[in-house]
Amino acid sequence: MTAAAGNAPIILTLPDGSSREYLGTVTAAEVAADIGPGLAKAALAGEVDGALVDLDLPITESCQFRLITTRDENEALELIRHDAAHILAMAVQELFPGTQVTIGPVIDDGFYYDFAREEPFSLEDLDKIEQKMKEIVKRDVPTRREVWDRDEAADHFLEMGETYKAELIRDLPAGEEIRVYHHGDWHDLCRGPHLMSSGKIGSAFKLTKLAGAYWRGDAKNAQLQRIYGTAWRDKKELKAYLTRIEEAEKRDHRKLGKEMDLFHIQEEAVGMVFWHPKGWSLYQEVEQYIRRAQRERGYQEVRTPQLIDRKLWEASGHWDKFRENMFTSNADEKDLALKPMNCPAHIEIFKQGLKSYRELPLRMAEFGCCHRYEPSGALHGLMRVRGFTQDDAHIFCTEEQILSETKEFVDFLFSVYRDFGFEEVRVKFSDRPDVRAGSDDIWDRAEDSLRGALEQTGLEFEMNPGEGAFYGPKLEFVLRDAIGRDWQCGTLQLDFVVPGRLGAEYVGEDNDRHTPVMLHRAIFGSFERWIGILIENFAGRFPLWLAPTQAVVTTIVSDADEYATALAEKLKARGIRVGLDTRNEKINYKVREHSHAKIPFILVAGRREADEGTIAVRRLGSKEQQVLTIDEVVDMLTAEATAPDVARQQSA
RNA sequence: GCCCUCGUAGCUCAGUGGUAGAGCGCACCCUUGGUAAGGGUGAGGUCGGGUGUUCAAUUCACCCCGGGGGCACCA
Repeated sequence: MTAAAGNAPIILTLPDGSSREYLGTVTAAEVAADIGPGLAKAALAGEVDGALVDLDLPITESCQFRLITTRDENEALELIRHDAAHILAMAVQELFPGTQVTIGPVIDDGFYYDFAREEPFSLEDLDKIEQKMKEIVKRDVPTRREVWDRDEAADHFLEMGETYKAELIRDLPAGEEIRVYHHGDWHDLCRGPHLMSSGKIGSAFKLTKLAGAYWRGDAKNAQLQRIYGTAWRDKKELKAYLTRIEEAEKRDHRKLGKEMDLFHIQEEAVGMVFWHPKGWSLYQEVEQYIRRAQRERGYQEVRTPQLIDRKLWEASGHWDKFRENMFTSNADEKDLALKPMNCPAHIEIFKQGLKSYRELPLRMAEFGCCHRYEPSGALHGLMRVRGFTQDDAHIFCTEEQILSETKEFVDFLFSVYRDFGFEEVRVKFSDRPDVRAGSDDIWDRAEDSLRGALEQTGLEFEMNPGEGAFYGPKLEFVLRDAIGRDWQCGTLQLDFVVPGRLGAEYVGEDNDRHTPVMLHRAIFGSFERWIGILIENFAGRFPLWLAPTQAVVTTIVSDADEYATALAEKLKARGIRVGLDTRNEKINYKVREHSHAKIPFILVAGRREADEGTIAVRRLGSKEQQVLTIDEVVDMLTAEATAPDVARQQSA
């Protein structure tokens, strides 16, 4: 439509299919007012062909049109948070003149704004800023939008001392309109849209944390001060959010790890885990499960050295591409490195003896203990450590076998995740990174075959550009836990580079020597991280087969001690991890204590049970008791404590 | 690694410029009690490490180590 079409009517098609006609231009606010005064008051913004617009932005062409109110959750939150970020910037500049504003986007659950200021903000400042924001909201400052000339805008912000804003303007795409939003006396460069006044965001917001953040996300740039906040449609939502955060903190694996006596980490071994008996029991259960599963799927388990000569890492390419992350040592005038990965060692095993194509695919697994020098700021409980054990394996195969091996692995991975209770899994495909080994030609082939194999599995996937390993493209498997958080665990990486660099070969059908393709793969990723995820997913209330202590037998009176001891022995003989508590304490006290310890079953013996040959069974999370005979309880516990894979085999 | 923040008993935490306190836990004694805390007594701390200021530092300042929240990193 051209500008001359001023006399042609504009037709707005509403979500219910009805339409409204206007002559000249119209604004979303006017449409709302036309429909009714209630809507005029409730409207936050308009939506024109799927894009949010200011209520007062003139609409000049026919379009699909919708009014946004607080009922439209996603859009309303987006608008409220965006405005909250602006009001935050406004408050900061009122309180701390000379502070530069940069960017302030909406994020999950809230917003942040990055500021440039010499002096750091303190937590007390955060309170002051929040108070000032409330004041600005109360003032209900009206919003005004202006479109500026690019150069004038850049000069203007530069004159104000807002060098970051000026830089942003300079870098905006040529066609982009330069918009400046005024909130009272204050103004900022912004794409919009915004609510019509500061009062519209309501009072359900809160500043949450203070952090450093690099300008444009690059550690080479200046570090800015970021203020995070959360904002919601009403107080009830805000409270629900804060409660949700508290609940997540309660299942923090570091807190539960201490409470449940599973593991600890201390100063003298930063980023490395001391597994306590209970944590190690859990670990062992997980390891034995995956060992059985791998054996079942045709993997051979191996074990390779921790400390390997620099020469091997040079040959594999790690010394060049990965040196910064490797722990090194030195002996016999040789440079040694703790292995950060197992692959070169597995290739060295592959190279022993002449291999035939008939031996492929050869699946070599190792619960390989690796060390990586992670930046101190990256460490996080079990989730990010410097010493960890992978459920690692390398599949040596031909190019033709990539497809079937990929399918087989994906099937394997999903079955394992299901056994641990994870049903929701996403797949990401990562292609060539900037720093890489191997020619573009090889990368083309590797990416094509891995993507092709993935497509054949029928799984949906998203692209993750530039995130591949230095030796090849990879698939990443991301699972969702019980409270909706995503964890990247499994991976499948295709490698056309390293086997060749280390001289791995097999004799083909044609009697020529060929370099095998290698698939690096892991399902848990690392045991440490996997167990951290399990702790948080189950909030420490593990399924019986994983629980470090599966049951405690305890007594009401000491006359039942002998009986309880005999039962505990019997359960132990059947492979149940059972505790015995004959302390001279009241039953209330013991039930409370073992419930807090998240023991799945408390088996209580009093005089009655001892006389009748029964036991009172109390399951964690239930107040009910069930009186069973000894045989019944032994059968029930052994059945429920059976690992899912073993149970499947037994019933087959 | 960078920014902010924290470090006191086994755990959770209070506190002070004059060498420290609670609850839980632990030990011992009394209590034998039927499903989420029975009572009493007692032990336990170089206040993360170092340097400085001070008559005097756990307290104030600076440095280091470690934890937490972010950023960057996650090959």
